[in-house]
Amino acid sequence: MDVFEAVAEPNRRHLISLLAEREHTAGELVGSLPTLTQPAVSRHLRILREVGLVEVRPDGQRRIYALKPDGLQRIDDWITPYRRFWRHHLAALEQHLENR
Amino acid sequence: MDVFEAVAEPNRRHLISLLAEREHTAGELVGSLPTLTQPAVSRHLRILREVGLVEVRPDGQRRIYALKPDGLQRIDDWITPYRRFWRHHLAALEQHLENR
DNA sequence: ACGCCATATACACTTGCGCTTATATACGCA
DNA sequence: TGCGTATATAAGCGCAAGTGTATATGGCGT
Repeated sequence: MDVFEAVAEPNRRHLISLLAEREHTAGELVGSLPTLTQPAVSRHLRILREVGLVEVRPDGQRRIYALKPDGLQRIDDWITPYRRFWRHHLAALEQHLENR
Repeated sequence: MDVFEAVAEPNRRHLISLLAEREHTAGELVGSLPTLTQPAVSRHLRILREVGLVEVRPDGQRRIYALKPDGLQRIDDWITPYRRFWRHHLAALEQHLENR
């Protein structure tokens, strides 16, 4: 599984958004996804770790998860060359906002 | 299928990169993916069209495919808030843009 | 109209994902 | 040492993705 497939899953994107605010224990993340069971969340966290989107640090019997920049940057590097396709569109929008 | 899943497939990313250079007919794209059959490529193009990454224009018996900005921009919009994790100077820029 | 070319769809098959239930591992505390 | 808590792994299942073969659709030229 690569970083693109990892990010394609909505629950994993939710986990990423939570970890972007601050670190969380696995249990907190399980509580934040009430539709999923604990093993399901644990598996998602495993995948996020394997693709380098997340890192784990043990804290007693808990595991603290934190976002890692590297993985998301790989997606950003991929999308960067295509950014020119809507840059001019955005420029036009800003122009419009400034003129009104 | 949403735009994230669409982009998660390597062959579809390849198609996107080809269409970023210029428009292509379906046949040209089939020729650019020698490991896949014509129906397989046709199906990938269908998916890219359904998620708004690509648009089709008929030209006689051929179909000309072109990249559409909207879909990729949605991915870019999603990744933007996380960009501060690896480029702190960009966070300052975003702050500046928000405040003006 | 007929055959040819370009492209799309139907169908069947395999494979891997995401899920749940059940179980294992491991730490903390009395 | 024994128990409860926190987290991970195992096993099994349903389902959808991706693919190939076969076929349909539809424009083009003669």
